[in-house]
Amino acid sequence: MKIDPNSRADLSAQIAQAIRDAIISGELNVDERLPSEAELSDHFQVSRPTVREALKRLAAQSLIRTQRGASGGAFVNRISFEDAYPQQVTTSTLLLSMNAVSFDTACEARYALERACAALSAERRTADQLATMRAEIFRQMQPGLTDEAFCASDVAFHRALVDGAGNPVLSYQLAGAVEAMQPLMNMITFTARDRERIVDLHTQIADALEAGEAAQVDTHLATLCAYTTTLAHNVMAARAKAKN
Amino acid sequence: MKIDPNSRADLSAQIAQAIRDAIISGELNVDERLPSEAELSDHFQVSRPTVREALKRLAAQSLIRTQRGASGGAFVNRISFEDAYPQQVTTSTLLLSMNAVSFDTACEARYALERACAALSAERRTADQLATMRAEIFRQMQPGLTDEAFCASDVAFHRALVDGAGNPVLSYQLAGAVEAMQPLMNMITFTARDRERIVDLHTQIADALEAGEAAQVDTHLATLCAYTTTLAHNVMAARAKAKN
DNA sequence: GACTTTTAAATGTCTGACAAATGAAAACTT
DNA sequence: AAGTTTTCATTTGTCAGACATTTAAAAGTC
Repeated sequence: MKIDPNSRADLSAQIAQAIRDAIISGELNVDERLPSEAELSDHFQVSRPTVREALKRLAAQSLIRTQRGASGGAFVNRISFEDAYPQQVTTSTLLLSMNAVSFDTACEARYALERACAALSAERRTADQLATMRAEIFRQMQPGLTDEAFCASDVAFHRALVDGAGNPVLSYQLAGAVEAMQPLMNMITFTARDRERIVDLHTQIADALEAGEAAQVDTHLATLCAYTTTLAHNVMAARAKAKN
Repeated sequence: MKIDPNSRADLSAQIAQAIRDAIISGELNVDERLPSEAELSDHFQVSRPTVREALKRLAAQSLIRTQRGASGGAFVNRISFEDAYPQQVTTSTLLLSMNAVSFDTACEARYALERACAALSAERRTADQLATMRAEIFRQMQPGLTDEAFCASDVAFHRALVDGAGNPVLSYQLAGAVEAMQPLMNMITFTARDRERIVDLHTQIADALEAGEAAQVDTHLATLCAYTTTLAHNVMAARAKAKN
């Protein structure tokens, strides 16, 4: 692990990168203890605060965890899908909100990815996941539900659909796309009629999943995608009109 | 922005979370300047090194950038897809390598996602993207190519296919899945015959994309997925045999 | 007015210190 | 001897203060 003395980048950034490289290359193994902060500052010839800034950078990415006390220190962390989920969601959400990604683009991506899971989910979804979907559909039928709660339930329904594919890699990748859409979806106000239509499509999707009819799941997802897009367009048009 | 004095978490982690929340909620806007480190340490009643550790955590996630000098400071960063790519790739790669995800699972996820792009790419791919694919196919036909270079070219080919969908959200999500597979793919040794078959399928995919035949693209991708899986199984079986 | 110099503000880095947690060894008790 | 308690060394967490470096704006100079 070495740093370039001629680089103009921050020392803490360089040190973080050096350790990161060591982890990625396998030079440092999972659960292996890093040298203590004092040893690292000695090795890199920098002060302890600088080393600590580097370690905090790595901790922010869940690459290491730290423990106090004797035999404590910084350890290479085994990144779990559970750890990575929230980071993925945060990043995806900010990407959408900060880059003025249109509703259509985000929606298209989300449903394209979801449809990629449809066939696998039709084949493998567990009874439990199906029950979750039915429960969310039931929740969505409650009249008193706020728009936000309706959206949250919608996300939960689709999460269950994605998890039905039984592939943690897919679930991870999809988590960002599905959950990051929620703030955009929250901009839509659903009429009773809209909800009825969505619940109806959700029911058809659940039915097709239960029957193992992949093609039907795909069709209904496509319909849902188109319907959601239309709803969004109507809302935008109404707002533009109200503005004038 | 407040922190909980009763929390047992690190102060720098709490402060980072408080600022992160402010960014996500929109309380702090893109390109807005955060208070100086001195002001933050005063506000949170902690020392400057502690504030700095918090800021480095946020910098590691590309949430802020810092600038030295007068009128410098920490600014809310507009996360671009370019910034987010490498982080996504790093995380995805480590997730696969640290969690003993099977080749089959990773491969299934990758091709399921890629097939989600197929229809869109058949419709929208630019001439430039098609040219990139043809160029990579040509590179893959060179006899002297190492297995690693072959894999790298394979990734470039598939990246062009995904980018062909013209949806930055899809490209971002796929970057992780496709590039993270590379270390796994590098474990495979390709015979001349294997390469011939893969190049053949790539050509058929490019042809179908050029013709706008989405269904054909999908079919060939499915074939490629199955073939890749078979190759991996053969390699594993051969290794298991050599071990005995 | 255009160029140069100075200055002030901000981050980057260092030194040294103390607090708090924690596991292990040492001391003590039964 | 076995178990319990105490002590202690190690390591991270936090703090205070200082100096270095960078940078833009202000002041000065021609």
